[in-house]
Amino acid sequence: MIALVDCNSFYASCELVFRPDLIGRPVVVLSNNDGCVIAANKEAKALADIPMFQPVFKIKKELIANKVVFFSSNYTLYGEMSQRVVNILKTFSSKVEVYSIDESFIDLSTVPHEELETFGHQIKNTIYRLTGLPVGVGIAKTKVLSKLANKMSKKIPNKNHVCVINSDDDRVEALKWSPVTSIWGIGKKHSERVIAIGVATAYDFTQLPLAWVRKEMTVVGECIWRELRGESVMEFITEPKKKKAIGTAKSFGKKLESLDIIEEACSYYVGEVAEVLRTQNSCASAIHVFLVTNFFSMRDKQYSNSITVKLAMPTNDTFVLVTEAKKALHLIYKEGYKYKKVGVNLLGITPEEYVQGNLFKIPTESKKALTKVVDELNVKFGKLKVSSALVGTRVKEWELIKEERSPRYTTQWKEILTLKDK
DNA sequence: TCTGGGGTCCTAGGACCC
DNA sequence: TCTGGGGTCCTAGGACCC
Repeated sequence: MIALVDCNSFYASCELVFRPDLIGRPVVVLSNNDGCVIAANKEAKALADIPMFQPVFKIKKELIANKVVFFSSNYTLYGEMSQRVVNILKTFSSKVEVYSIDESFIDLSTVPHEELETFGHQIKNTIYRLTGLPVGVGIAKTKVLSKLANKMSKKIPNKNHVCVINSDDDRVEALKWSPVTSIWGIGKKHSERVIAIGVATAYDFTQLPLAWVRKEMTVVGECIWRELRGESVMEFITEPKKKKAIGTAKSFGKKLESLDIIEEACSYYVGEVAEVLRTQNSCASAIHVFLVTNFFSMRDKQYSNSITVKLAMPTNDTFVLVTEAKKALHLIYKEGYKYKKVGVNLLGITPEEYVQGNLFKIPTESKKALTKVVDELNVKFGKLKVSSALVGTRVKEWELIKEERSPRYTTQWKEILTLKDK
């Protein structure tokens, strides 16, 4: 059996752990640049119409009228709280698959069937006691079914946030309860197609001929079909796989026209992704750079372009990567547009130890020591405190807007929570 | 005025190899 | 008229996830 443990309204819940004074009030967390709503607690969800991913400006009046509390996103805090949850899960099972920042699968094959429900409650209660975060637990034979059980644990009130799909009767009942649109892995496009041929519930979906599913929805659809029928086919991944691409792309705080400022933002992002690359001991053999104007704007002229450049030799050296990214950016930049976003992607990622030289270049150790020191300084003193001068110093002109970011309570001594006597 | 960011997997088709 | 058979690698595009 497999459990899916998922934190409720994760980002909003993290904020509330440190602001108990806000409990009971509607709380939302905003995306980068405070652009969209990306998380809302149940009080905020209960207010009519706060759909996720709504641009804030469209619903600002409504939010203010309802005295909703806003937070800018604070990924440092969420990442660290997530780690705490994972550490607790590891005390319940030796096999834990971290699926996302707020969800993990855990293997429960050693727990007797009749104890699963109690075990689920223990997990839920322990996480709440040690972190203050509420979670839901779904337990079933396969990953797709445990996702479904998790959904039921939250939607069906008497489940009290723990739901076990134990017998085959349970399974059929669950399938008939679930609309096909909410099955994990079946998105908007595929839902529309199966609804068109008369499928309404997950149960209906499992009654489709496998050949049709395979043909119309590829092997991905076939896996879902099998898992819903109780056949476990998805791998349990306990070791995080090395990333095959590492990228970042963020909208600027304001629109930018001049190449040199965009260049600085681009270089800064390269610095970020290069650091991730080094932490997984890999090198990139190509770099992809793209540049776009604000495509929502009806007035501005639109332009976007991208370019992929192959490197002479795979590398994880920030200095080389920044230089190459800048050259690439120069090739796609055109004057006279108001740019909204620049992005970089590192591709062709290979393990550091396999990097080969070529006729003209051999891999060199010379800068490794420097890079190592720079990385260590940044761990100690904060993100990108030390970086290539190519990155520049005009960060303020392009950086993200985060007006309501909470303190980094758990990772910065200066921002630690303080308790006062009244 | 203001509209997120970071990923994965699959398939088809083209270019190329022997 | 008839035009091989077995591959790999890469890219673009589609669909999906949180």
